[in-house]
Amino acid sequence: MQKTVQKRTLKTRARLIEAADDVIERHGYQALRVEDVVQAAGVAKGTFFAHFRDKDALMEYLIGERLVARFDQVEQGPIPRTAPEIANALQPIHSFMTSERYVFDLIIRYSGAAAITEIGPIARCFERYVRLVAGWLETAKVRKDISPDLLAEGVQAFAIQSMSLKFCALHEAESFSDRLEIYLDAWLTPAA
Amino acid sequence: MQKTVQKRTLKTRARLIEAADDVIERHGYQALRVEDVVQAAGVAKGTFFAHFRDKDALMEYLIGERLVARFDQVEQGPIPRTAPEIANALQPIHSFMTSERYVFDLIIRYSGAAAITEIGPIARCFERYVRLVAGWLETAKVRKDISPDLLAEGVQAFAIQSMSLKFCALHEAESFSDRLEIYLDAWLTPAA
DNA sequence: TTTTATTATTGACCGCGGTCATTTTTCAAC
DNA sequence: GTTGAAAAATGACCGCGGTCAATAATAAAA
Repeated sequence: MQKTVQKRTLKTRARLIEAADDVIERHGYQALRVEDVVQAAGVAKGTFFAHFRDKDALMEYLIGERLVARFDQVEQGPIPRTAPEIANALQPIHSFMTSERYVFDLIIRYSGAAAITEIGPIARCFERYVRLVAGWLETAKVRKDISPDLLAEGVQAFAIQSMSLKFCALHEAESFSDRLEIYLDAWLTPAA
Repeated sequence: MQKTVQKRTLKTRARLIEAADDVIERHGYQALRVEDVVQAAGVAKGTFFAHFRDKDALMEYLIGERLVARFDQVEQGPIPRTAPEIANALQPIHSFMTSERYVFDLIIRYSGAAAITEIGPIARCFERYVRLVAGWLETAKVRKDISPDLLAEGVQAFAIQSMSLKFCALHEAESFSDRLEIYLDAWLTPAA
């Protein structure tokens, strides 16, 4: 029943993550290959999979880590009170999410927790997104006929829509932030 | 410059598609392996890739085909006039999109046209979605302060959000259609 | 019918993610 | 120290998507 973790385990894991970070910094997430990571870390391939279920699990960890950092950053900032301010306040988060097509796809894929059993860091960030925005909306100058939670879920839906369109071959006319602002304005402060 | 297409080309392509359909019917999209398809079609592996850029291209074709059929079906029906009616009218489309996690992921991934150069059937369906809904909204009992096009884009955003949540480990309480109805009501007929 | 250029097919081969029986290392008990 | 059992690391191996130089089939020209 007991499962003592040896000291070298943490060291190996740290080396794998460091190696992966290095590869990504130089070539981006898309280009990461497990074989490169294990070679850079100086371990065998099998070792990698003793530490991460699969390649995606490593990616979820790495991307989740940076995503959390962006949330921390956004939570430090002032509380926005209008639709444009909200769009602007969320910008660091959206900017990272759309920094690479691969990143966006993975985030979307993991946004709803891959498996019932375990909820990963990315899915947790999506919960945090709604909580964060709902908190803002309680005191913001927005419609009050529906709950802040529902409003916040809508903000998330529009943000994802805007981000999707950013990678779209069609619809390249408007910029991402312009589009999001239009959506949020219509959603948060309807005129009729 | 001319590029005459031989007769057997069409035959081979048809055999590949038939074989793929067969595999999918028995085991679902997720389980499709190119090796199985070529074996069932009685051709070499290389032949497959002379007909489809990659596995995803076949999937996009097959899924796009069925998606188009659902759109045709929905366009035959009566024109909905309220938020719940709109949610209900779109149900055949949403139902297919969420029939399998693999299908949903692929549709989302191809919704924004994979490459600038070619816009595939799935991306075209997303355009059609907006056109279809915008057409309905022109005569529907909904807010008139923003354009039907913008409203329709919002409907799409909320539909995707609802579908995502369907595959989500968290948020399993509400059903897909209940959630979509709540969103659309708040989006299309705001009270304040 | 033979020739010839073009188009389609083939299958050995590669890359890379992932597995697992085997070996090596760790660390506590003596 | 020595020993022994659990934990960690290893690397040969597999599955499957995808490539490409070589080959075969086609259809039009001679």
